[in-house]
Amino acid sequence: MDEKFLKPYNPQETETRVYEAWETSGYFNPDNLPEGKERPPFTIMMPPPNATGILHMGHALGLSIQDIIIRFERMRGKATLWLPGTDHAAIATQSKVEKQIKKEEGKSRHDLGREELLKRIETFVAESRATIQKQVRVMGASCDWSREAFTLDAERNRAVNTIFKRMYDAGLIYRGNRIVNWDPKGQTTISDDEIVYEERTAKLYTFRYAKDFPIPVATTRPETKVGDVAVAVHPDDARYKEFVGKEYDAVFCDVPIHIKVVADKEVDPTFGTGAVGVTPAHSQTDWDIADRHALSHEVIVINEYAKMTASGRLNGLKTTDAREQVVAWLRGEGLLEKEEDVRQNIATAERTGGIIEPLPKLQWWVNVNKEVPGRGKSLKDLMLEPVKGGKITIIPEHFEKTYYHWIENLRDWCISRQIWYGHRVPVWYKGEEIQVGVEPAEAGWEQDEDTLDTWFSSGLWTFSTLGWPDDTADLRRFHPTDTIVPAYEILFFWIARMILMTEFALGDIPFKTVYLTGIIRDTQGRKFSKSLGNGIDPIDIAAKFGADAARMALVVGNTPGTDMRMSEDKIKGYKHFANKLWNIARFILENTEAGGSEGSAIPDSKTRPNGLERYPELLNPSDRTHFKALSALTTDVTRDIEEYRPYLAAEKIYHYVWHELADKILEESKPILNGTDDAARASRARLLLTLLDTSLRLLHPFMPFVTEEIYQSMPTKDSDFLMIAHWPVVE
RNA sequence: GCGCUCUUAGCUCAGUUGGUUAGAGCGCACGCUUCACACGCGUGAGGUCAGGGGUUCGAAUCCCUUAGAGCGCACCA
Repeated sequence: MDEKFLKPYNPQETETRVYEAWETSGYFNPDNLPEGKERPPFTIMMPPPNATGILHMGHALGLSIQDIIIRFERMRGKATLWLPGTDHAAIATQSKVEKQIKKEEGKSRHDLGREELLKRIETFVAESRATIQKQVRVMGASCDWSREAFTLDAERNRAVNTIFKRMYDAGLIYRGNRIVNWDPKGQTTISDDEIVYEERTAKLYTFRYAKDFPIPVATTRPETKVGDVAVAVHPDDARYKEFVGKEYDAVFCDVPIHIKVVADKEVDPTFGTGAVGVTPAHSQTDWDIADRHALSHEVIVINEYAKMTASGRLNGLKTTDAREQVVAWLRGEGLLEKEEDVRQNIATAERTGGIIEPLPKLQWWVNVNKEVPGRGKSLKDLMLEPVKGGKITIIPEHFEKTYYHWIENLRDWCISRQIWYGHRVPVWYKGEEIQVGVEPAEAGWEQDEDTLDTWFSSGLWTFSTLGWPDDTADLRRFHPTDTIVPAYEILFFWIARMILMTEFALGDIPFKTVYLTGIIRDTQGRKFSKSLGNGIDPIDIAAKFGADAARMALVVGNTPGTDMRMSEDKIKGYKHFANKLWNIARFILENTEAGGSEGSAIPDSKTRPNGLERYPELLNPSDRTHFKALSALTTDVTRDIEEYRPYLAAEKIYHYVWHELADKILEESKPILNGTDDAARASRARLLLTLLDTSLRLLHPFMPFVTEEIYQSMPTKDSDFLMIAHWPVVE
């Protein structure tokens, strides 16, 4: 027996060494797997973590699930490709670096200029990516580093430009002046999905524009009223019917305004006074009302810095200060009729926390309702169909309903951003002329200043990573991919966009199965976050307990789509399990050594997994019962992994190894192995070796390090690594 | 407003298509330095499966309902 078994299991020392050996072997790359039988492809694209910092336990969970599936399929003889990468996370990354620079040097992005800022960001991203790559390795992820990708590298840029041009040519991308979600803090537009609503108490003011104005209006944003062009009431509202169609002039807080009364069915007659002051330039719904009644969109009173541009006393004030001014003015004029508290959802930017200011802007959009040429359907339909038709399965199933619900409410997607870090919009202008291209235009043309929403590029992830738009061997072999494992939080951001992009680019699905993980929370049920300081670095956990233990703690009992609280105690429990397995191996190896009292147990092909099935005479009847029991477990575990229940599979093997193999079988083996019945001893020795060998194989996807380390000392070893050893045969 | 989820042992959670005395980890109590392992072994306490109603030979599991918690989307004048 190897002397290493004389000491307790040491995950720190073992894990680094074993990972290096795996990586050196080249087996993470499907092209290097041993030849022999034909290997069907099996592909998972790693959700690229944001290159903004370090991985947290949520990432560790995703990596564990993916690695379990990949290792399982690799052992089953598939050509497994697990392609790793990182996401440039445009807004998140730029705002983080900007913040750093502001803090350390007191400079803004405009002080640095576009080129210098990008240089700084790239340096930061390079470091961040290196950290992430290290963390992914620490977790034991058996991904193919030779194919690693970045959402903002040259190959991905070509894919982005290509699809942009194709969508533009297909009339699905257009430039339009519409209300956008403007983030004054980040100085950029964001999409509807990047908004987070925060509930707050706000004041609802009821007032009149002027003494002789017939209709009182209620608003939470009095400062925008200098931009009003109309008052909208419900068509059936008897109170205001007589005023519909009439027009009034007033001077509101120094600003001359012209108000027309219109009837619109979107107005809720029961809210406030039942009359809405219409501010087309600063509210999406008002913009729509203005559209329906041919009202002007032109009156803009707030700028990109959330400051007032209206003339008079409000000019140059922040919107919040202007609000006070207007209220004071209303009071002074005796126009304020009522003030009350209301609960209100404030739109804030997910990344910067800035309060969204709706503004009209010229932006690039993806039209989700227009028919896609040659498909006879809109992008919306194309996103819906594969899920409804069962070509794509979402796990857990109930998220399919959430997905449908989201798509039904989907509006055009604003894809341009006024930040510098990202894929630059591949459009060039010369005067009135416009040119959309994959390659830069000739001299004399000016490229669009804006960049693209980060999800526009990550939407291409499953095929841009395989060489698209070229017709590569990888693309033909590995696409569509098999499974994707994101957190449920990015179902819309990412999963939906990948389906959209892949349907458009390839007329195909990006993946067959979506396994949504839940969120890992701290012991108090809070999300991990930097501001709370409750983050756990998977590297620290691995150093303390071993990555195997962390993986088990994350996986056991963790059902898809469900949040889970994580404590160090739980991880500690599985560190003990790794040591238990280690000691089981020591016992079995000690007692079955060649040349020992039961030399006839020297392993040959017959004792390898399931070999005993074909040679029943090598086991006595009672040992055969134990053998059969493990076969049943093999069947169970195999089905559980196949059907995406790793949380059950892990628990079953755990239970078997500790409470069946160790507690019962090893205990009852002691008198047999020390006894005088040679035949019984030989039979039991063969049994124990086989049970251990099979247990290691079943457990390997979950706890790859300790199982590999033991396997290297197993007399039943039949390949250079357990990683590529064959999965126990299911009868 | 539309939609989804959760409520099971002190804590965190499983329970796969309804089927024998409802499970795990941690924690707890008592006893063990037993020749694989104290990162351990043995024994044990602890649950009217949120409440009510129904379907069924049989329900933690399916249906209805009440209460509490959470989430998504929309609205938010």
